Amino acid sequence: MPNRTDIDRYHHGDLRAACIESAISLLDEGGESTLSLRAVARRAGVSANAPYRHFRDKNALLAALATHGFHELGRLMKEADNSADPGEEFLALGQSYVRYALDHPGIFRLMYGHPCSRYDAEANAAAAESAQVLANRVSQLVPEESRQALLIGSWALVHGLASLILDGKITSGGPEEVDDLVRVTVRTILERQPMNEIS
Amino acid sequence: MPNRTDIDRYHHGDLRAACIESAISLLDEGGESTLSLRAVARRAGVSANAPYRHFRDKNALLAALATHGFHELGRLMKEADNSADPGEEFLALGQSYVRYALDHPGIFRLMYGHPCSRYDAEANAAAAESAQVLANRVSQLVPEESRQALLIGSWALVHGLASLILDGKITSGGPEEVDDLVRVTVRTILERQPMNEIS
DNA sequence: TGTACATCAGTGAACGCGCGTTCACTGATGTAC
DNA sequence: TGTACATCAGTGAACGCGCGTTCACTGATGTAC
Repeated sequence: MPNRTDIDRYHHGDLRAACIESAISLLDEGGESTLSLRAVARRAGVSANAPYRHFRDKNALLAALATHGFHELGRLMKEADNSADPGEEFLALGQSYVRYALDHPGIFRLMYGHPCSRYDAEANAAAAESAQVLANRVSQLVPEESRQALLIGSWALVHGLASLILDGKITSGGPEEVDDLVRVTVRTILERQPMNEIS
Repeated sequence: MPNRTDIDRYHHGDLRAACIESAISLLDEGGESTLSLRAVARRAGVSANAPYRHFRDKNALLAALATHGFHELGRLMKEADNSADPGEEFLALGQSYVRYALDHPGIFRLMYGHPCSRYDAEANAAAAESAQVLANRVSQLVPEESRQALLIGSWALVHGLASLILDGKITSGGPEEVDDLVRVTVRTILERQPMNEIS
């Protein structure tokens, strides 16, 4: 079995992983429009069609990227949920969601906005798995009857926050400011008096 | 001044508007990837570079599209806000937001997800104007001190809902089901007991 | 009212580019004997 | 342990394509006199 550290060999070793890595860095730098199969190959230091040994076509690479992203997002959310102070789990989870989006705008947009993942079984499974982390947390917070709506609502809330910040519609400073913004927003929306009673 | 109904003339009449119209239908059909300047010209029944008389380059057309979309969205939200039953204004407004996104996925994604609008003065003004409709409504519902967070939160909520449905992460049926989903979600999130008191 | 002319909004051909993908190939690897 | 050979993962050249954009042009329009 070839060694990952041997770089200059004819056989790459793990070109599939290298392609995904290259693609992610391309996405993070310039978004989907700068992500071509040729650019991925170029960055991996390999000929233009070498990736075809590992991906059926461009769409398969994109689906693999989305899958990778959902795994990563799920992992981060689980981690945040586990290490949060008691009672702060949902907030920590939401913060990790938004932080992931801002750290990896290109792949986040791909995961949610690009058709590549819609009919790919693996990508769908990974997406469902990450959503389950949120669902589990919500289940522990609210009674059965309003669970579904609260799950959708809280997901939409953090997803909307992430998207609007990402797209520059809401301005925010550095990572700490983002955490603050999420905290204030989530607290205000989810832990306050009902809107109709205030008005 | 040439007449809009004269189609077969050398001078088109209002090619700028025709380009925007063609671009919108292209976006609604196939998304951003199928939107090329040449396709727009083709659909408008005009030579490939005729649009350059009206748009400096492709990006200028995209910015004009986004501007158009924000005007439309603002108009629909204002309309919904005005004609809603008393006390239902926010809900109606949210429903019109989500409905617009689902009716015009391509242009909605362009408005929010594409860099074309970020540094275009007109597009920014139109975006701010549409956001103001929501801000005005929220201002009437909540006291000064939590206004900012509630504005951001409710915007994120409807925007997240629109995005997740659009991207197929939340499934919904026809237009009525979407209205229902928005109603249940908005009601549950914004008009219920605080989450920390429930758990 | 008629004519000369400037202006404007189109045309059609051409450019260079990067893309996804295919092809025939070749060098490296692993395995059967 | 050595060799023949199948398999595999790369290479490099080539394809056709649609794109954004530029160029020199021309037909239509409006206006000054």
